[in-house]
Amino acid sequence: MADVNVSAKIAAPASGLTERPGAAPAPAEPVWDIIELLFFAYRDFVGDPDEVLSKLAFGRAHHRVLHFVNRNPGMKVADLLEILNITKQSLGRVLKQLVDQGFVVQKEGAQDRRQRLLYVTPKGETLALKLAGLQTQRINRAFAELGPGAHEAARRFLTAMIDADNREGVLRLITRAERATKPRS
Amino acid sequence: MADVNVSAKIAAPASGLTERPGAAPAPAEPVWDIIELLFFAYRDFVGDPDEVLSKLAFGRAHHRVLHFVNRNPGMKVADLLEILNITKQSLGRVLKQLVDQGFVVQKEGAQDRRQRLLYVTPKGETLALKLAGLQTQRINRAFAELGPGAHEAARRFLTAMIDADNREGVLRLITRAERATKPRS
DNA sequence: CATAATATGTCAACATGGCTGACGTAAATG
DNA sequence: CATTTACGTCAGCCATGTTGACATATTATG
Repeated sequence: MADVNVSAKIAAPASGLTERPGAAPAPAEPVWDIIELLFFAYRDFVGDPDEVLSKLAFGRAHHRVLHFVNRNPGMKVADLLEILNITKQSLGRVLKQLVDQGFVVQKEGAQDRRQRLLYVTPKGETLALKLAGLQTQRINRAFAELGPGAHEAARRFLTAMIDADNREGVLRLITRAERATKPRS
Repeated sequence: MADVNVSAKIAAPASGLTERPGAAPAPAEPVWDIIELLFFAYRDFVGDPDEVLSKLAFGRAHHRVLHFVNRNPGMKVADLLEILNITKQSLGRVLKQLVDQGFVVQKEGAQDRRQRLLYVTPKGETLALKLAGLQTQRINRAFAELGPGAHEAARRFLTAMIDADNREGVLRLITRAERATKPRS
């Protein structure tokens, strides 16, 4: 189970079950361990923030919005919609709550005054960092257990799991946000 | 950003922001890349099955139930509730649909006839394997990109991300399922 | 300049999948 | 026999996603 050589099979579609020659071309054996570990790891990963958020009557939707606005100050509503891949109506609800409660502000675009550029307030940044801090604790605990190279290995694995189409865009987003958020330190 | 030595900071709670001595004890710098990569990787990872499921008027809830029943034939309803960590009312809805449409069957327990042990039908197994096959394609594509050792590295990382309390239970679950599902090949 | 396109907001209605609370029934257990 | 357990069900609420239609301000264009 551990060292199956699968690299030759990955082009095959998965549908059949047995290995009758002439039928469906041998699906790769499901990688059950990774499938299930991803489920449980992600569950716990988002579970930490959930507890904090529930005390504020916020949910994961608020977390996602707050996170990306914090990471990309001055982003357009349209950009956020594209990242989150939800409708503006869905975004509107949670965004309105975040604005009403003073976690996020919208400023008219300088060049294009139709735009409502999004920024976190100090209050919003504090919350965003608190939530990121919880997740960071978990991640760093894992890295500490695993020894050096774990961060790089995790980054490479997760990156390779992203749709090849989006991958560049996601990496650009992360890099751009790195630039936009870091200078405040 | 790449090689910050964080292992000395992980015990510190994250709340403050600056490094005033005497105040909150220096939160670890958020590991933004992993936080965001996990978000996007998981999104794509569950996105593949979602497309197939939507054609059957099923959602992720059905997927999770079908997955774990397929992996743990004969499991009790109570076990499934514990794994999914939802209420029996929530489970009831999706389970009923899966049963009504012939993907899952319930059999009276042999020793304890109160139990309704869960099994996938051949139809259910086919669907479960189709969905797992999609996710396996993505995983194996990633592993192929990353070279040897990627599977082991991913497993170790994901395992370390799970709550220490549950970790043993999860690993036992995966191992037990491995035993229960494999012998049919 | 008039018109079209764009960025955003909003109203209404609906679906999914969580939740709580209450209650029922059959079977096991003390 | 009384209680507990395993499970099912009814009723209703909430969060967060959806579609469709429409309004408003601003920019872009023929």
